[in-house]
Amino acid sequence: MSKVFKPTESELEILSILWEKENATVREVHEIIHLTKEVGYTTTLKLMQIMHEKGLVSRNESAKTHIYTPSFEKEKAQEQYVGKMIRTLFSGSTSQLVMQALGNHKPTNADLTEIKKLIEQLESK
Amino acid sequence: MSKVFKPTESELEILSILWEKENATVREVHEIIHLTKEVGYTTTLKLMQIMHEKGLVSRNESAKTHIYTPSFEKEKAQEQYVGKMIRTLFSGSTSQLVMQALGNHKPTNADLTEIKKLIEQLESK
DNA sequence: GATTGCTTACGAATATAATCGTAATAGCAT
DNA sequence: ATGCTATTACGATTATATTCGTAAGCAATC
Repeated sequence: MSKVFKPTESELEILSILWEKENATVREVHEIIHLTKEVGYTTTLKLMQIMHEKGLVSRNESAKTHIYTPSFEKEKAQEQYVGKMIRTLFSGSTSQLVMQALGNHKPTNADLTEIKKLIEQLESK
Repeated sequence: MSKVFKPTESELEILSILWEKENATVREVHEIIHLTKEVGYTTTLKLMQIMHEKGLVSRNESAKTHIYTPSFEKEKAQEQYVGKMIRTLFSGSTSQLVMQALGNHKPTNADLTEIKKLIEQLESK
């Protein structure tokens, strides 16, 4: 069975930056976080060091400035969070989650068409 | 602008029980939590007292045994969490969330039909 | 009216997360 | 080589969340 990762709030924020950029230095991550949050550089550094200890990220230490890489796929986190959400907030009903999402955050028509296509595939199974 | 509620993990667990049952005593909540978690009664009590202080729940104190009621709608929490999830884990793409949810947690065909209906309504807007 | 059992209130202890200051060091520029 | 700057390491502090023990009170039962 694959392990359950439980990043904290701040860790998830850092992970989402790393997923976006493939990998990054503390400086790069911090610069982005700092846009929206008043927080010191060493705070970000420490968090990323802890994430490294926990195995949430790996890092390349060959140069002085380390390069951090997320150690699991974004998809895995998505799956985990979506599943948990369906269970705890939607009483296990996927369709309720889907309808709430579509209702409040309408995608483009092209996206809607694609979703319909997926639904038809699912129906025919 | 309406306030952002940020229940903790444990608080969310309690809230979901309260939403399910409309309202409940500490004992009732505890009994359910205790099914899956080894935790003392006073722990649950304390959590619910704190939630009351924070305004996450209200309570009827007219009898000795208090009755707790969630002080906001489940829908509000759903909206908040879904929105946050789309932003942080799906780069703002609702359709990606929807497709991931449908892919991993297939609803019944009846539900799928209903979703299609909603999509068609959205398309025609 | 004593005893028993639930209930609340409350403080304290423990655990976890987040923040930051300081020091050591590597690498570049002079 | 010396000095400057950015980086890491690390410990300490603060904040927040979780857990539980103990005491006090109420209400039903003996």
